[in-house]
Amino acid sequence: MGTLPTIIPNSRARFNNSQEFDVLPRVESCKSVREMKQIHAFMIKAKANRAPLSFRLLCAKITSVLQHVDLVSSKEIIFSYACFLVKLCGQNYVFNFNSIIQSLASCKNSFNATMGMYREMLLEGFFPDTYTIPHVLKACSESESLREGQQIHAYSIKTSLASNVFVKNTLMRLYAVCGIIKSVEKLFDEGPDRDLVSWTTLIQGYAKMDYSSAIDAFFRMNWIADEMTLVVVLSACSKLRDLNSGKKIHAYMDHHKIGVNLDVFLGNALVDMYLKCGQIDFARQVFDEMPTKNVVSWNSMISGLAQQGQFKKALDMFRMMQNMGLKPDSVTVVGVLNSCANLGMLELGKWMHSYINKSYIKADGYVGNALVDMYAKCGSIDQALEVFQAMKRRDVYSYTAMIVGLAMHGEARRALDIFSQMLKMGIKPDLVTFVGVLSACSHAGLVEEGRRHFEDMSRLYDLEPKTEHYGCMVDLLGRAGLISEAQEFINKMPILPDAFIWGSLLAACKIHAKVELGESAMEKLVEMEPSRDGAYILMSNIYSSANRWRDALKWRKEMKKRNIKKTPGCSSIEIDGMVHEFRKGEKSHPRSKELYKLLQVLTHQLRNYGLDQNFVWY
DNA sequence: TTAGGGTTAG
Repeated sequence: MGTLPTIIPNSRARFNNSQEFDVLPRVESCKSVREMKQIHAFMIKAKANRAPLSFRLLCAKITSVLQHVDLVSSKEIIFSYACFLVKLCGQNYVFNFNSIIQSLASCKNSFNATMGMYREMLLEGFFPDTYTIPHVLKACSESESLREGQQIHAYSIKTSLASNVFVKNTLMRLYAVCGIIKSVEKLFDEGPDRDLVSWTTLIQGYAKMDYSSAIDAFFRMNWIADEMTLVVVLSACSKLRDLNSGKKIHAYMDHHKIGVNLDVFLGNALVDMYLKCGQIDFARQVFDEMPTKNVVSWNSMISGLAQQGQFKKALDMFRMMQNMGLKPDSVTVVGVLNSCANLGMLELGKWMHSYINKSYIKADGYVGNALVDMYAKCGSIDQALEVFQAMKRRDVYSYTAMIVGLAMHGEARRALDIFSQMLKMGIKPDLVTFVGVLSACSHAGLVEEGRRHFEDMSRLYDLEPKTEHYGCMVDLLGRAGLISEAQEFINKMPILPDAFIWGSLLAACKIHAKVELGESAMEKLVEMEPSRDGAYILMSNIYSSANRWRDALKWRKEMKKRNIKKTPGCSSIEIDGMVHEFRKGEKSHPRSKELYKLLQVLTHQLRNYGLDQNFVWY
């Protein structure tokens, strides 16, 4: 038995209304059911137990203890104590039950406890009212317990409680989170007494799947929106990349004098909308105007910039966030790792990895997948495998990141091994997984295996191959020298071949010196992408390889005529946490002398291995 | 005494 807390110096002291508040902090600080009982005994003694405020606080405390107790038996004891209290405290039993049900429903993962208390209420012969039902439905929505929610819905109809606007709105919310939009619409259309919450819930329901309907509903609404409604509709605009509606809503906010300075959620939603719509400067302006920023505001900027391909800016934002002394969370980490992966910043990526370990962020889920991807893209394939293998839970994203990473590193066999592991684990591959699988087959020249996987896509996994997959197959057949088969494959494609497909065929023609077929592929490419430099160079090289110098020159001249410049070869190197980019012909880097020396050494080494001229920097 | 909100992937 531990030491009991001293509740009050003199328990014989008289307890009046003004002193009641002295008890409240003590209720808040007790840590076990024993301490709660002690306080409660004191309250009974002091005749304060009938005060609703104290009772509500006691309910909240019981709830919090319930949430933190691991042992089922202890939970049961506390639960029965809660029931006992409901009956003991005051005479307004329905109110007491409502209070404790509300407290329970407001906690996470409390569905069973909430429903248990609700059942207890019914068993005791008390009738739920328009306060009880919304609390219980809240718990149902949180745990997406549709069946139980539907039972409550049926009960509400039978008892006429369903006509109450609070009941109706929470029912709408239940169906909205369960994705049953028809029921949301039906409830919304039913009653005349819909309010702003009804509209927000309807918009929220649409925003789960049909973003345009969410935006339409917003503009149909005959109430002035508040911050919550605006957040929901702005989020729909972000997902739809609908800048036009997003701007209209921003103007609406200005018109109704709803500013981002009052609500951090609204500011974050606006920043996210502008970023998703590619309006970096507007996003930055809103962000700078926000007087209060939280970790989500910074995360929105970091991940939004990364999504727009502005990886350096994303990392600058991360540095600013650190300078402000804000603690990054798992979402920040994912945005930063994504930027590191795309910039090849292995050192910063490693630093993030050690930060994750130190800050007890779980390296599973999004974070684990981002780590695997970062290591794979930064060339540390073994580290990627290490993280992948240490992950407790792996999903389709984890496996795909690993498969694509291995395929990129030319480790086709290992990529295909991971793929079969994935299937054994019962994880269904998706379209991106197959890009990895097919490119692995292509790099390793595994024609038959590639063909089989391609067929399996639709046959076993109900996945319709996209142009990337057809491109991989053309590449696979082309590299293996099966050029006419590749051509036939293109002719039979059910979708229109794009530049990627013709480019693959052209590349195969280069390897296997097929001039005529190359010419026809080139014709298509010029039609589709007249200003892309790669095809002209490939075609010119095909002619050169066939000693047709005049034709080769013709294509070079064609490039000049069309004012197409060859994209300079680009490489980057990370020194002291900074990425330095070099383009062929560039001499003006601030640390060029120092780096030039380093690059000369690298170039020399590459030449020693007989590597391609493209690796030579100037 | 009650209902509705934002950021993350291959």
